[in-house]
Amino acid sequence: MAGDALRLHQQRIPTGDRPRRLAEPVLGRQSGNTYNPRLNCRYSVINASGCRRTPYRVRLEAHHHPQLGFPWCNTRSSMPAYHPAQIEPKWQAFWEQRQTFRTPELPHGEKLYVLDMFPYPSGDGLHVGHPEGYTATDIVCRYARMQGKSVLHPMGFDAFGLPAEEHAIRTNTPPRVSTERNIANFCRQLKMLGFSYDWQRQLATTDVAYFRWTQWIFLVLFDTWYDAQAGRGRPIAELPIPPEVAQQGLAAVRLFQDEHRLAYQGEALVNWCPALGTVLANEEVVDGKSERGGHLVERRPLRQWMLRITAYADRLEQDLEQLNWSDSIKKLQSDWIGRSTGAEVDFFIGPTSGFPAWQAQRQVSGFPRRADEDVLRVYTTRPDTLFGATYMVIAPEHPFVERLTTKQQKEAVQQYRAKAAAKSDRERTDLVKEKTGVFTGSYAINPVNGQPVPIWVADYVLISYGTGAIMAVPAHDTRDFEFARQFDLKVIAVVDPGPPRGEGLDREAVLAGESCFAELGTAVNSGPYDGLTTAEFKARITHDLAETGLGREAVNYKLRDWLFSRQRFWGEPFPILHELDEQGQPNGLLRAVDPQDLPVNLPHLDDYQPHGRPEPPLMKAPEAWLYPVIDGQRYLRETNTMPQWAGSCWYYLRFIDPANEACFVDPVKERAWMPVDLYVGGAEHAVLHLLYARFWHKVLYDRGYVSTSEPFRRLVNQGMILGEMEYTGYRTGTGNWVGAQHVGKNADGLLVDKRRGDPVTEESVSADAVVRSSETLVLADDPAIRIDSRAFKMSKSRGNVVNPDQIVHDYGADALRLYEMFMGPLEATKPWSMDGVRGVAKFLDRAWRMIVEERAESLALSTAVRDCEPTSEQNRVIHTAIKDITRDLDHLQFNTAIARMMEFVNFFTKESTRPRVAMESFVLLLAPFAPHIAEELWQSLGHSDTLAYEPWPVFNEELTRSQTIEVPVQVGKKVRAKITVPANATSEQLEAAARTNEKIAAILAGVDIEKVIVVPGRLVNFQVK
RNA sequence: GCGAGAGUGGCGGAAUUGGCAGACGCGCUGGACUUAGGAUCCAGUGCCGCAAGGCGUGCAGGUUCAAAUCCUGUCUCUCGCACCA
Repeated sequence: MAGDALRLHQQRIPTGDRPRRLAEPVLGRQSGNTYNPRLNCRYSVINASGCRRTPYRVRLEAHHHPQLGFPWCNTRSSMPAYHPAQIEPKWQAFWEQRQTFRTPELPHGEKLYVLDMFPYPSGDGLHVGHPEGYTATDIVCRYARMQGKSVLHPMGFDAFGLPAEEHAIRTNTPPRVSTERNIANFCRQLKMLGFSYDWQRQLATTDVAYFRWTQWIFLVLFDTWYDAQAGRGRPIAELPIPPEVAQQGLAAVRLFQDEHRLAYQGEALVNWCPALGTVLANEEVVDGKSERGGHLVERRPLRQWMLRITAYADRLEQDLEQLNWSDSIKKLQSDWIGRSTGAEVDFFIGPTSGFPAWQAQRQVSGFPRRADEDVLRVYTTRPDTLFGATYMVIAPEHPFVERLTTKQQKEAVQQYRAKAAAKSDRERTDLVKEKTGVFTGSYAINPVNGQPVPIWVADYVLISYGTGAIMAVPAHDTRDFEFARQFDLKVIAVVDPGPPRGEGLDREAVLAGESCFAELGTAVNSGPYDGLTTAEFKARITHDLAETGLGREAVNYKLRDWLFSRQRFWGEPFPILHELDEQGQPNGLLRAVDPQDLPVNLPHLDDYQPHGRPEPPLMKAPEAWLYPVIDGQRYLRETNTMPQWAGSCWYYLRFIDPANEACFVDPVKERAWMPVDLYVGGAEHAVLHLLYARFWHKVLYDRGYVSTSEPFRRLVNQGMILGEMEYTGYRTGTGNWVGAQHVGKNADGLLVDKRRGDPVTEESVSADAVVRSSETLVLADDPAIRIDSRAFKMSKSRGNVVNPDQIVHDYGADALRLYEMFMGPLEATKPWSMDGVRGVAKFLDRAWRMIVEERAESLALSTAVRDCEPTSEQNRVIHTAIKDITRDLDHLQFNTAIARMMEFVNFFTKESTRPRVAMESFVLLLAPFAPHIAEELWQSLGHSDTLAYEPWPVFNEELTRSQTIEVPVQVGKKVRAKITVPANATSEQLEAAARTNEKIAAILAGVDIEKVIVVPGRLVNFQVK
């Protein structure tokens, strides 16, 4: 079969037919010339003589050089070692036909579920970053299959999303059309890379049969409330209804239930993006601009669907512990959840004369669940600094602002509020250094000492965190300190830092209120609490506050409830109906679509153009869709759609049972395959997707639909692949080049020549122009100029994007896979290098020629490959290769595994006899990495079936050891000699051998030996006086 | 500012976790193959030095017979977060 393929490319040309040039190309060393004629199948090779030394002749056939732009040909070439373009499609077809990677419904024996983060099928096709993680998981899966495990390795597409929507708006065609086209392209590219997915399980979040179950899970969320006491989600029917609510009738009960569901509607200050015509989640807004497109975002109150993820905050944080994720990702999640403990404290804001009565009243009634009208409630993590609270600040959006503002201050406060509202988040955070605010004119009373404290409005306090109000302790909080400095407010120190421990801490200044100290210390100026340490004080005062009804222990999270609705037309519709009153207006009561009536399909729209109002585009849907009639009753459909995250929250479950029409996943299969054993993807999903998916999973777990509390047991983040290294120098306006050593940034952040102050610009330098001097890279024609080399993110605008199609065309999929794994550690950020690709392509050539007879007319085994016993040295190479590669695979260290294979090939190409068993072991070791060439070689070694399920080679520890080893001998710190000893030499033997070594003996003669350290198998060290 | 990670040849990166620093690959130098080289093969390649030898894992100390690895301090870079009370 392969022979046929090869023969196509072989034609005899008459002996003596001299090669000719068709053109006179001036081919110097073209840097950046990536063209590889060996894989261009438009020329052919013949076997001219059969003599190894005689070069092969190429039949001349002009082909257009894609970069040099003129016809050019090789006049002589070695025979192309192998043709990836022939082999790879052949084996891809083989696997597909035979369904080699079809996964059983249920695992036999040990199971392994390996998941890739499924891609968004963009119109640009696959990026080289995708195959990085996908190759890694593919290697793990192929390796696991050879170890006899049942492997679930699926692929799908996260296909709802804005680009398809934008395309629809541009072209006024349904987004499904472009989405399906993009999916087809992605599939083609993924298959071209030879990944061993079970394609039978392919899914897209946009499939009606898929989002039907996304909607179904939404209904589960809708049907669940969080029982804080039990610490789990329960059916809404089990929600206790307070009697006073029950008395008010059914509608009141339903509203009460709606308030407690995990999916609820709430008036939220949302991020409305006029340019995109939609509301965005906090996570999708970066610096006050939309993450996608960078459009300005404004804050508006709107009624939106929310998911009560905050109810699960504690569990989401605590369960991180049991996961095999990198510490940095865990920490990212943990910070995002942002749990903090402290206390809530009420400051009395009624008339001063009423304070004692209020205090006494509180003593009796205790701390109310909801803050009264006459108090300002604050949250603090440092209740121990309560005595130092010299003023209070409320957020500009705080509901009490108006009440607390006195007549005199009214105008100033109103102006300030208006200004704060107009400010984008970006502006608010940009000027972090400069605090702004305005006095309300009112005072509150500090509950611990009865002192009046002024209440200010300032935008450094956020309405969305804690209670939207703070007690300010300028002596012990840097932000409060800055604010107090700005407005000349009182500073009272209540924490003594103690004797100076490090530099930069002036205890006297702290105690005098001239410096801020935000760490732990000992209490002062705190009445009865003086002398307590911060920790003791915290515990004591929290207890005392609770006793006197003035405060209570409290926990707060940075995490907010998840804004779950979008005003888009390319997303999952909500399976929710609004009840209508007599006038045909929604009456505020909701009805869930009956699960049997799912899916709620997307309606056909005639017109995709946005109207710029924060009203969902699905309001333009046909009447029949918008106003369904059920049981004789007319309803309004919910016209918001779910965010793109929805579909990716549970796709790993659907892969287990993708065709099930009766339920979202069969419980038996779910128990058999879950959890995901290895999940690989980019770090950009460290918080959002991974947090959302865990949240949904926990709800499903609470409701008994899944068997594990966490979905992803092990998570690995692949590093980013940067573009090819670029060289830059600096040039002045007059065109002169300046050495990097003279360039710096001036006060305005501009690049200037530091000597003269002239502005300079960074310019790219062609790699040709760069040469190496002994110390630095320099510009070839001017050794005085240093060049910086740097790699950048791939981007269209920079023009450094590498296209996987091109690499596969030039070097083959195996080379691409191998290169991406060889670049460096999976998790590291690393730059692309075309030369590196050529390097691994060369390795594949060599591996091929190690086994296959390259000179033969048809494919045949190399004559060096024989059925014979390996020599002991060969055995050592074979068995250490197996040992090392196996270990590296277990640790996902693919780069070193490939290095070991290269060593194997380097060794065996020099051997004139290559035992067949060695070659077979090698091919099996290579198979997970470069499966196409491995299958082809396996076939040429005489096997008819795929190697995908061949047992993984085993090594014999005995055979990995060589008989003699070389051991360094040190005198002092220096290695002075190396001795060759039997591998099992004892300490005594080693020392003796070292002493008798000529060189060592000479050095040791006449010196006092203080101590001799011998590490058997490692070294001998003589310590001398 | 806070947090995390990383600094090793000309470059990407190795180093069994304290035991010969620089595996493997790229690049470069020289050679072979009766012209040519972007094929292939061979040799060399951390730096200085003709050599003997010396110096070398950002920098400065420390522990140890022995440090890229452990400790202290410090500098630089990358990535997150960024008024979260």
